[in-house]
Amino acid sequence: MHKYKNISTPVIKRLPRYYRFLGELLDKNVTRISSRELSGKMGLTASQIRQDLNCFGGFGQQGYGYSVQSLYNEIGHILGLDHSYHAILIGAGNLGKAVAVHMSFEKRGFKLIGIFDNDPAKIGTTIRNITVNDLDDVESFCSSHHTDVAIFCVPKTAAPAIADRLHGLGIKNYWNFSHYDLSVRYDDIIVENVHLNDSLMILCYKISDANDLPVEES
Amino acid sequence: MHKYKNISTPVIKRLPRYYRFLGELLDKNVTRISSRELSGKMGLTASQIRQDLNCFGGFGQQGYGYSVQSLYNEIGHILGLDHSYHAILIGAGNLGKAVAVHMSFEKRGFKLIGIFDNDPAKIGTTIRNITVNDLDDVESFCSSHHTDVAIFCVPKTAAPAIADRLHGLGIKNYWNFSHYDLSVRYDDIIVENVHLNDSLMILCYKISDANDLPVEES
DNA sequence: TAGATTGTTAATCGATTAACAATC
DNA sequence: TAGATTGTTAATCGATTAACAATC
Repeated sequence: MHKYKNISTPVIKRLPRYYRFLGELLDKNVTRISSRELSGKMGLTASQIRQDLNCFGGFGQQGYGYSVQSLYNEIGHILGLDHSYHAILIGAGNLGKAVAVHMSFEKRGFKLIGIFDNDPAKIGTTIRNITVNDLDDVESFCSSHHTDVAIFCVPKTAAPAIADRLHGLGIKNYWNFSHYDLSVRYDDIIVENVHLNDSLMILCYKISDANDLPVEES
Repeated sequence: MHKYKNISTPVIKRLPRYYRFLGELLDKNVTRISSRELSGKMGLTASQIRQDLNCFGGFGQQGYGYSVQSLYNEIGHILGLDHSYHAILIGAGNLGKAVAVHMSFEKRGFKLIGIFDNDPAKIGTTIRNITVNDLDDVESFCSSHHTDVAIFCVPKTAAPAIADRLHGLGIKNYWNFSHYDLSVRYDDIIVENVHLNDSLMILCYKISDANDLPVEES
């Protein structure tokens, strides 16, 4: 059991942003901050910030505010960033490669230990000092390397079959970049989705809505 | 003014997913579906689906259900996918390149018309049949090409200065992949964020929380 | 002590779920 | 007509905001 009070989903979703802002304050050598100051910077109400931060224990000090450093540490701890989950990347296409190269896994609680693809042109190449392996070797790899997470960067059509294989290997945690809804197929897994198509459609909606420009009719 | 009733933020966020599922049904030549069937597939309650879909007018037919095709068309229309907003990509690093290559912009209401970077090694190369231009030419480019959106794929440190330039050019819509919070800097812009770091931290939290494994203490 | 700011309760607001009358 | 399923209202649930007492 966590030592924290119930942290609701909206609060969890805000935690990385708090973490980011607190990190920036630390970079500027700010040692303390009040909920009101932080609310100005982050665009939340001071009340909400106090509610949020109070979920995980009285870290503030009345009449003083919050210690930036201890709040930063605490949120990092709640997020589990001090873990080191072993991750494999499935799919070394443009997106998979970008993710592998771009992310600071170590700072976020992960370690990338393997990359797999079924394209002969990619197998054998090196990304981030990791050799791209044949996807057909994923079974033997996982039998000898403890694997917590799969970073799932495969085309939608290939997704179900590959997902079945990974699921069969006992991999229960997914960072899902595919357009396929893994959580619909399995109900015993943890999935964090990055659906870029969905995000782009939301942007399209926001622009269209702000412009008040229905395309047909009016 | 839209012809739709007030569509709340949670509903909007669900629209791309509805669109995706309806598209799949169309692929399977399913012509009609009831809220109950759809609820099974999508993992929402039938009640919520009826509430959601009713926001944009009575598209269902009592005793029958919903026409998959007209619902699909309607949601695409609400999302504004029948627009063609002109987008430029700022930053042709791994992530920017992956986004440029990977996305079907045309299907999502956008057209990619230019790519910019300040790295001499990248300028002059070609991505998706578009030549990467010097970022210093973005001002002249935008003066001769109407530009609606910037896809913002620059490192955090470079973000504020480049954002100021784009904002100065009158670009008010951003698909933001940088770790920088654009909406904090400007209050007259529309931003859709893809914060991969935040997403990875959320995954870390979900895994840690499910495993109930605080790292220190207990 | 006086001032500031949190922690926490109460009030408000909004979203989801349940229920059922309308109707195809 | 009878059966099915929506549209819509009411009830519930949860999250945000406001207020203020506790306390540093």
